[in-house]
Amino acid sequence: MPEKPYDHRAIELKWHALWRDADFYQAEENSSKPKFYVLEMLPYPSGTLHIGHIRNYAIGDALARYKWMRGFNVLHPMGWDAFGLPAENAAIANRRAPREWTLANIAAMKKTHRRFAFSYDWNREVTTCDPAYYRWNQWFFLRMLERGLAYRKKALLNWCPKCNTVLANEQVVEGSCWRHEDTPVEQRALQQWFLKITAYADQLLDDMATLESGWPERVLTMQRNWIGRSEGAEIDFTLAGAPAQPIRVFTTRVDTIYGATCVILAPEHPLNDTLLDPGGRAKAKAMVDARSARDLGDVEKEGFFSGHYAVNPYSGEQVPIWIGNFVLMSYGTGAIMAVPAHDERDFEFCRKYGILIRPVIRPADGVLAEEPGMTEAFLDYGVVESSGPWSGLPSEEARRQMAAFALEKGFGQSAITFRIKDWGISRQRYWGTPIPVIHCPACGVVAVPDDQLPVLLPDHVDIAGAGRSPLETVPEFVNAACPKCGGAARRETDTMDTFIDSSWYFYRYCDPHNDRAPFDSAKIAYWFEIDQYIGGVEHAILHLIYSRFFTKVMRDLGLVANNEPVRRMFTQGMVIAEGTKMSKSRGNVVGADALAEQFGADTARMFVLFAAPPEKELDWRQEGAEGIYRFLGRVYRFVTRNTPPTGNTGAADRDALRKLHQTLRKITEDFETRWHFNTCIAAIMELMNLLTEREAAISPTAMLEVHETLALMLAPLAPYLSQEIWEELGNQGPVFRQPWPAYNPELAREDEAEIVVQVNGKVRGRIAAPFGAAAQELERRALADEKVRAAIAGKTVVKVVAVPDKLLNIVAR
RNA sequence: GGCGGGAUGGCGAAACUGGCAGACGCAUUGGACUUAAAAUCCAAUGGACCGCAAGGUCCGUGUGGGUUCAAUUCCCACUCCCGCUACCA
Repeated sequence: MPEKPYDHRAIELKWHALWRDADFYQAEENSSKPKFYVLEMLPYPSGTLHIGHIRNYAIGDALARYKWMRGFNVLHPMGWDAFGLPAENAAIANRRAPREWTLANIAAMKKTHRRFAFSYDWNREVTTCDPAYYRWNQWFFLRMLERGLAYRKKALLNWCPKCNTVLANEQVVEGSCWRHEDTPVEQRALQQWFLKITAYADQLLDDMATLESGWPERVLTMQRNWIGRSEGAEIDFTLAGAPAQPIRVFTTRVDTIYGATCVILAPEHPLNDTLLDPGGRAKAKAMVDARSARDLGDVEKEGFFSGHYAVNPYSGEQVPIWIGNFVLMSYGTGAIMAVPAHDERDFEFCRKYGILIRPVIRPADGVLAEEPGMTEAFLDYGVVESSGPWSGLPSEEARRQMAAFALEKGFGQSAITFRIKDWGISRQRYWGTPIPVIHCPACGVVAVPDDQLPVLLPDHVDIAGAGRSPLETVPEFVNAACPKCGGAARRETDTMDTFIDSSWYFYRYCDPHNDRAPFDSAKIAYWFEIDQYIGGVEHAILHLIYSRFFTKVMRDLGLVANNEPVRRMFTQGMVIAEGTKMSKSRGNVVGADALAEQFGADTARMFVLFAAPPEKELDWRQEGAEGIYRFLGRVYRFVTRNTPPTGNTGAADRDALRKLHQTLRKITEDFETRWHFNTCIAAIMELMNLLTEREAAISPTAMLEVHETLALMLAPLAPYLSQEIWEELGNQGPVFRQPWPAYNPELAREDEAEIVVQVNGKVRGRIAAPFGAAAQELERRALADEKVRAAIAGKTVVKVVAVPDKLLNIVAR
């Protein structure tokens, strides 16, 4: 039989048509198999898939197909993160309704998806802008509202004066609007809704211990830093001359409080209104404005004296109250005690303004610093000095005792502060989930009753409106009857942050068509936790923390039994194109459709797996993909030609089967552990190189095993090609539903070990020896080698190091 | 500034537990096939040096030191690159 040319287009078209309506990838309900839930992050429907998506999905798909072949009941779903600002921008630019635009994009991307034949259970597809989905966002919101986990307060928002709208934090880049890089965002105070993620801060932090084995260390570190737990004490200084007026500060170093030489308030501290004269208030406001314009980088520390003094509750000392631009209102209490001798920032500030610096901590084995003369703050723990009754105590002990003293005397207590803040979820935008509350002049804020959900997002809304929520312009949406008193009331016109959508979508996949509840808890109990989640590291904090928070709330609502959503997390590396970062503005985005067109889906997905290990950055190069294309062609032609063997087949069969089973062993082990598909593919290439070399001598029986095993082990990596050759070999049915071939350790074993012989650490020869040969035997054989003898000629053998079955090092002087 | 990751041929990379550095692929060069090209196949390919050749010697994993019979791998110091974060009291 002559070989056939590899026509990837014909092969992919053929199977694409045959597979179109097949449900190969449906997860089974009530299965007796062990389950495996593998998930890739759902994409935003921008309209096109690019190579970054392909990488994400190729990794997940390889794993899903492998797990299927290993006999697991696999849940591998896909959906669309379909709400969000780009749809509104596109609507303004193209005069096309966001819903229409979004649904058209989804249709286009789904076509690309099908083309790549990723093994999703499309019956479970979730689209977050579908009312059948977002009604449950509203339902969860109401449950949180009932429990006090959702609340409303006035807060500062990022405002772009050019867009005339509010921006989410993530849309502020280096202090400016992401669409107007020259336009600093302003802060505006607006009423907004918050979710009380801080109520779970401790759990989110502590439960990370259970994730340590399955999550990348750096993601956990980023989350720890983001949560930012800090143990210290809150202490009330009082305003001198007004003992009833406390100024509460947070500090992690109460032990240094005798060294506090001033108190510094944030410029937006509420006390400033009463404390400062009009000139001071103007200065404070200028500081706030300057900060919001340029929130990043090292800003020069500025401050001024308020004209008032505060009383240190431990020493009774009066210290000046300053206003300082580096004190953050959003952290701690918005006020600090400055201990310049023992804090870098305070040191810098006090030196600049000539404020007293008083050391009170000495190194455990040293002496107290002398002032004047200090050039930097002493930050370490040590022994407390010049601190009244606490003098002589170690810092740790003083911290404990002094906090207890504050509690006893009623001017403070130990306190824990978190960096993480409550999650502001209000967006003054159209394309999102309506927040299901009604504002009634008589009853106040009233929840929309469950049986009136979903609160539908109206179509045909003018979204170009200036500076307020577009929904405000829709009277039939805004005007509503109060559910409590029936009187005329106004519906909430803000919509929810889209991170709400993605915080629980993976639960919906388990029961996507449920119209009575977000899901059936029994189904969650079967499928959860997610066995493997795969996505970009850029979601390490926001999405992954929000998801963990939602899971904990759902657990407390009794909806799920699991404590965490994701057992194992994998963060893939970025994709860059021809050495530079891909971006629309550079015009170098590698589109998935173009890839499929030019090389075929198999080549594209296999190349992204081959070019780098999945956790590392990947550089897309055209020529590299051509190499994979050539390789797949070699495989195809090798399988489709069948040349009758000539000569003695015994040795060739042994060689071929040995390499085959060694390759299989390597791939199996990699799938189970580290997923270095790049070396797996390299191993298959090596196998092919050996096979084509020995081809003419391999017997038909061995060749059949080789061919079939090749088809099976390529099935997770190149599904079209493996299916095609599986059929060429006379087999029926989907190749990826075949059991994964077990490697035979007997066949994989080498006949004898090759021992590298070194003299003084340099390779001088190699010898063959039976496995497990004794060191003396190896030495005897090595010394029979001429080159080895030459290398030690005239020297004395001092020592011989033997590594069994691997290496022998003769040390000679 | 803090935290994390990284640096290996012309390029992407491999070497998993301290044991043959550069597997595999790309690119390049030469050859075969072809009227020709494409495709395909074969061969060479870290550097310097010795040799007519077969072959051989030395150097080489960002830099400098250390531990070891043996270091890309472990330890110390440093340089550069990339991410995230940013006055968190």
